[in-house]
Amino acid sequence: MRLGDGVEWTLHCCTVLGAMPPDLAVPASVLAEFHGVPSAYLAKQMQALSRANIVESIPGRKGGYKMARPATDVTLLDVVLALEGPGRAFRCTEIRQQGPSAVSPSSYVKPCGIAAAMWRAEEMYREGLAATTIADLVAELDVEVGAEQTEKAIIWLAEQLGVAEPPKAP
Amino acid sequence: MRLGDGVEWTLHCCTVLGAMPPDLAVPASVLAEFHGVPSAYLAKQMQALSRANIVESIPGRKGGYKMARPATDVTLLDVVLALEGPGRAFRCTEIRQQGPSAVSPSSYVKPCGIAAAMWRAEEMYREGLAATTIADLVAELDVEVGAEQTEKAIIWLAEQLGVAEPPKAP
DNA sequence: GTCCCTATACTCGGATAGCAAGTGTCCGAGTATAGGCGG
DNA sequence: CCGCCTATACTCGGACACTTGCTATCCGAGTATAGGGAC
Repeated sequence: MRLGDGVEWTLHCCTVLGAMPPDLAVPASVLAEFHGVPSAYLAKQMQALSRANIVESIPGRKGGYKMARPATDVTLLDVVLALEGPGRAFRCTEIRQQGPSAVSPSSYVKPCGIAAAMWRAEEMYREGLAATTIADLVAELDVEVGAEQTEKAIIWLAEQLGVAEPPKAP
Repeated sequence: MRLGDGVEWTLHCCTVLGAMPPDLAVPASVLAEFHGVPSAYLAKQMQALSRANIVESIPGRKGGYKMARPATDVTLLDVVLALEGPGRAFRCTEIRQQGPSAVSPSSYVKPCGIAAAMWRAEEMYREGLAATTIADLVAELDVEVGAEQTEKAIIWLAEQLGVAEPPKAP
């Protein structure tokens, strides 16, 4: 059981986008260099978020990615489902219906208790993911890193985007 | 994010072992044929459970696997951790410390908020898994399948093990 | 000076190789049993 | 008849190929911009 690296990358990217002005698009290449990750692969992950209507892609010059919805309306669950797919981690193949001691399929009217218990726990996991939004991550970002880091990041991003004014109000 | 098939298989096997008399060992080959899964691969999964002290392996003739602890003391979490490893699904690679805008590592005293949120949800998942024991699955097994299925399974298993008396009291 | 047109440069998007982990299988080491032999 | 010994057959355990899905990368389609030219 392992989540792909793209989940971590895109969550950091969404945090950056959530801290930006809503109308400013950031190219995937800038996001990749900002986090020190491969540019081409991050682009592929951002496409998945674009398909899920989490971020919006702006083509052409001065284009890039920006949040498609307010950061308060995007949860961690949305991002994870967009990248890992809607399928559940535990898949019931109904092996109780196989083997020599199986009876007619009509006898298995109740769902498999093992699958039910596994899916119940998985639902708790999803509720836990849905409890945190991108906006929460942005708010926490101010306290977890010092002002030095924040200012340095803002300056670097503004420089890359060719924007004179700092994108985030202090 | 996907759990291996071995999780489903071994949980069904543990349910069978939990319904058996505590001193009767069932070979992996019988468990495999009972569930209609590859014998050699199931044996590999059972080895992991043996290493985790969930089941006990009895070598030699008339040997096999039996529960190493009471079924009430084995949770779904124990089985999942034994097979998937103790590592967490989300791995924080601290990419916030990479890239051009990074500052000295000593500035990152607080843990990454993204990783904290992900691990919080994962902890809820583990609590959900720990809430169900093998004994619960055995108890639920009586109601979810009819008496026909249960009796047929008992007869088949007794036949395979060479035991005259039905292993489970009605 | 203003408007329009064209060429440009930059963006995303999907199609394409490489690799690691999970999947599936095999054969060897070890042991409790069953039968035979001796007392 | 009872106890001991040996050969056996069966078990688990770890080492060896194969396949699927994730990782990483590239090039092509599309568009807003910027500059130049005409009016």
